[in-house]
Amino acid sequence: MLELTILGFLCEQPLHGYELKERIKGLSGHVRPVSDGALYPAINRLVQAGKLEQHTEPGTGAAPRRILSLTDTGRADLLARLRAPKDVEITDGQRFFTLLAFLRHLPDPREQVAVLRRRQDFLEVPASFFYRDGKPVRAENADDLFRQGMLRIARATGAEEKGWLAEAIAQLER
Amino acid sequence: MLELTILGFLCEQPLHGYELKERIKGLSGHVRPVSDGALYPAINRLVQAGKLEQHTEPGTGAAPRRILSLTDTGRADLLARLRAPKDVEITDGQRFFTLLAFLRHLPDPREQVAVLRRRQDFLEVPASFFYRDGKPVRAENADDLFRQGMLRIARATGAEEKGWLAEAIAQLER
DNA sequence: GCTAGCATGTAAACGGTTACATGATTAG
DNA sequence: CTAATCATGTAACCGTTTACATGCTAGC
Repeated sequence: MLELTILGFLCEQPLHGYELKERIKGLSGHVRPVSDGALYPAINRLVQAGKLEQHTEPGTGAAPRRILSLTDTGRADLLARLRAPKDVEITDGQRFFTLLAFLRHLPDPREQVAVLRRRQDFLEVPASFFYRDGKPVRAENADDLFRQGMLRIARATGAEEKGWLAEAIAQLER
Repeated sequence: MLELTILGFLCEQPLHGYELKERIKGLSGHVRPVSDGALYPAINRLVQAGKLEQHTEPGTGAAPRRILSLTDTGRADLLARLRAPKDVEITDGQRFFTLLAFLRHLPDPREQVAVLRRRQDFLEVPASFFYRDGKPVRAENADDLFRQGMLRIARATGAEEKGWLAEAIAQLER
């Protein structure tokens, strides 16, 4: 997922590691900034795999910057990942959001719609925490104040997301 | 986080591993079921640490069940984790929800309120994806349909959560 | 003089997934 | 007879976090 994020940002423009870190921080809204120990090894893996090219430029302050840009291989890889996300990338809200952030890079709107539909299908299964006897528990019936809150928030999120998905798909199909 | 979940469920009643797995699946709503390779080692770590006791009972089907129950040490550990969550457990929605699911086990409502307030404070910082020049980007101004959706959904979730937090705190203080 | 920001990296430890391994019972 | 469900576990791998390490520039 971090690799997808890197490819996604570099698809827009060449960036160096530090700037990439800033963008990632901005993307997830201070919730989970990426650590250097994850970022730099990920960049190196992508360079090794021929998905990124690099050239050095002097930095504003200290160390020289390693400017990274996407190769054709890298771009192809990004598009493949966006076109055919794994199930968990549809299922897991965090990961789906990462996908969404870069879905604009898919050239064909029909491919974009296909991804949105997969999420829509997933949301059809009445999302809920606490299944009892295989059926979702309603907020009113949850055991305590806190679980009621969880259900209430989850439901509001689900409703908004379903609404947006429907609108977005309609718009893309026009 | 998995360990907290195990302790949380066992605080309610003794369970065997398989049943625990079912509960965890129910909790996160089929989004991310826990794998055996994560669950059983986690259980063993907790047993080793003296936080769980076990005794064997015949299973309904195949292998005998290892019924697990919380020791005093285990319960103390659970309460400590709930009372003093790490920053990332407040910040990260997924983790905060796990916390919420078991917050009822904290005996003192004032301690529950303290946790909710920490989340409230975090949500004060206008949550948003895509900071440009240090300021959050508004949904209308987002670069594309998909990022507009992300912002719209994030905002709806934030609003609902803030609303609930305020109500819940008021209720607990009464 | 010191702190914050810029800029890059490595190594150990941790937690989790995936795949492998076994085997019994029940429903189709 | 076969698949799904029940029930437990191990080993290899993978990505991430945390901590460590370096060093320069700009502003207070």
